[in-house]
Amino acid sequence: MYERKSLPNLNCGLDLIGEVLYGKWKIRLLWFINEGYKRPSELQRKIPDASRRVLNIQLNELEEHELITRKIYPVVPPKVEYSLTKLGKTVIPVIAALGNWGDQNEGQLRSVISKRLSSESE
Amino acid sequence: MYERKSLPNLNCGLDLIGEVLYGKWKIRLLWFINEGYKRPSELQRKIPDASRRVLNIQLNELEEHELITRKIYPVVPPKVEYSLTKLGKTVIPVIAALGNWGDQNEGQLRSVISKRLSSESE
DNA sequence: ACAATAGGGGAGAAATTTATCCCTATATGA
DNA sequence: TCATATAGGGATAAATTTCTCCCCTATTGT
Repeated sequence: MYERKSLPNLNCGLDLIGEVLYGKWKIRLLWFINEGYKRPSELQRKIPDASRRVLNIQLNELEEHELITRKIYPVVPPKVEYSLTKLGKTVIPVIAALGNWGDQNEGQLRSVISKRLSSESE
Repeated sequence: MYERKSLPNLNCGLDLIGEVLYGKWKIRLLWFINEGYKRPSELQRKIPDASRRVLNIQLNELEEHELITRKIYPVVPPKVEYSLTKLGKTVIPVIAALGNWGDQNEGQLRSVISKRLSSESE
């Protein structure tokens, strides 16, 4: 695991939520776990653009931050299931608010994003 | 400016909001602009941990994504003021939801974050 | 003359995050 | 016997983001 050279700022609520949710795939992981996709392999199939490695790392971090728990079944082949903790469940409505804003403004957002992407190569 | 080598995924609302809000200081910039801190130098004083350079870059991106507008006053020394656009104003309640969640769970969050930070050095 | 203030950009270093590749173990099915 | 599925870690490369340093403009105050 990478060891930080500088400490994060934790002054306000925004800093705190940023510290536990900042990560390319964490929000989606929480979302899909909430939808019932609990096993690592299921989550990897739901998020094919992420490498297996990073999903594991981010799942570990979510667990250390007590947003999810991991249950290991002592069977072969191995079976693991993640669930939201009490704290994790409370963050779902916040994620829903993010997704709703994106959905409601989909047209304009796609427009400005693609405009910026195409002007990048200038 | 950095030129991306891989394109972002823009499948759902979460991807879209991520694309315009992902950046270490963007949420805070929007928040402080909404609170009335409009000039770059004011924003830099409000966010002293960010380098001047990155704030400029992220302000530019927010402008290109049409969340804020820049008004330039033709005076010397130069004066610039940012304001939220119509789209930018609609994202403020979403940011508030993030901050509220962080505030409401401050105790537990500080605990788990510091636990993880201290175990990093093992 | 010189520093301070205001806004901003370029180059390159450093930090951080994500991706790739390889390796572990066991059971089942072809 | 060999591939597949399952979960996951180590080492290292690559991508991406952020930081540091330096430079430019013009005015006001010391």
